Amino acid sequence: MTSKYLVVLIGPTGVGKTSASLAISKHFDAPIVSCDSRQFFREMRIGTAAPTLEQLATAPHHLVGHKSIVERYSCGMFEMEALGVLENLYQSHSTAMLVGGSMLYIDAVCNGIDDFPTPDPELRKALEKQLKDEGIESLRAQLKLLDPEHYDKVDLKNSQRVLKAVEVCLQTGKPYSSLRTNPQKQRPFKIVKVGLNLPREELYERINLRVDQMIAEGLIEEAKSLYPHRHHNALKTVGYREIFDYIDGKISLEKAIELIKRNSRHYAKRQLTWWARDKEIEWFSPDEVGKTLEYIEAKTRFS
RNA sequence: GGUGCCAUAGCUCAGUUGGUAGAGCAACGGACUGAAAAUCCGUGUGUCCCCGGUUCGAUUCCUGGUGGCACCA
Repeated sequence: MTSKYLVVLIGPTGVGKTSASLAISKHFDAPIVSCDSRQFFREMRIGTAAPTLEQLATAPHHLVGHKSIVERYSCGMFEMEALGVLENLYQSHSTAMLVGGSMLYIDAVCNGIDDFPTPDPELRKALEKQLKDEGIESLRAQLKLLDPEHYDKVDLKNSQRVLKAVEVCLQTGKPYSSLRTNPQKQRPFKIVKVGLNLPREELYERINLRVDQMIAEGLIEEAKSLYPHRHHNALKTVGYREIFDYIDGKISLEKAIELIKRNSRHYAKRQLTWWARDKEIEWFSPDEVGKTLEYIEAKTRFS
């Protein structure tokens, strides 16, 4: 049986992954599996810079706009879904692509991720109330009892992490750290990681410009239409939150746009920090399409 | 042209009764296992406009420039 390949195309927000992915997809007859934790939601098109209908028609896409913002979703569910889609695609293709900027989700597909139970909404609510009423100190104390090992490792100032660990302990009856096995799961395909990046200044310019475009395309109207759903996790997102604050009269529109730009820049930086430690990534400029294709060509033919 | 005020971090500005300086925003660095476009942690990055003078020592005081703003012509 011939080898199957997964070309993983990553890069900070706004760098130009979408258009590059179309060229690569076409060249290698490789269908695209999207890995963008916000483009999964069909209601969020403008603010996530989701591929246009025209772009979607250029190459087969999967896992874009396949969820509604009211649905629960997570990187664990994505891992399962993406692997299922890939298995299907490899029936008829030797190469597929994973394209997106969601670091944790990409790693979940490439390396696998531990199995945690789906959060119990009631428990989550109770823990959130505990955090709000009694402060993080209360959750910390609880974690120290339930899982002293993890207590020593976790960022105790990060309430999201502390709460999650307590939640898993309570739900499974086991220490959270005992479920953390860092599984390096075997995959039935070979992975070629390609990163796109630009000098910081240029990247930021592109990000700022793209935000202005989103506004011109109607981001404010889109956000307004989603305002009733703003408590859903999917909408705790750069580009929507700031406009919700504007709608609430907390900030001016000008300020909201400025904040969207800044928060997008910060997000891009966080992505780059995450990938800096991944030595498997070969980096290219988004205008080096030829070079990128050559690299993938070599990797998928000889390795 | 005259008079007055101002010139300090990328930006807006504090400040130093003379001992080379600090806030906000921006920026920069890092962490990361089901909320991840989330969440959290860390960092001042500086010819104090220029040339002289006074002084042990000048970003600070003084002469003179240059640039900006305001008012008067």
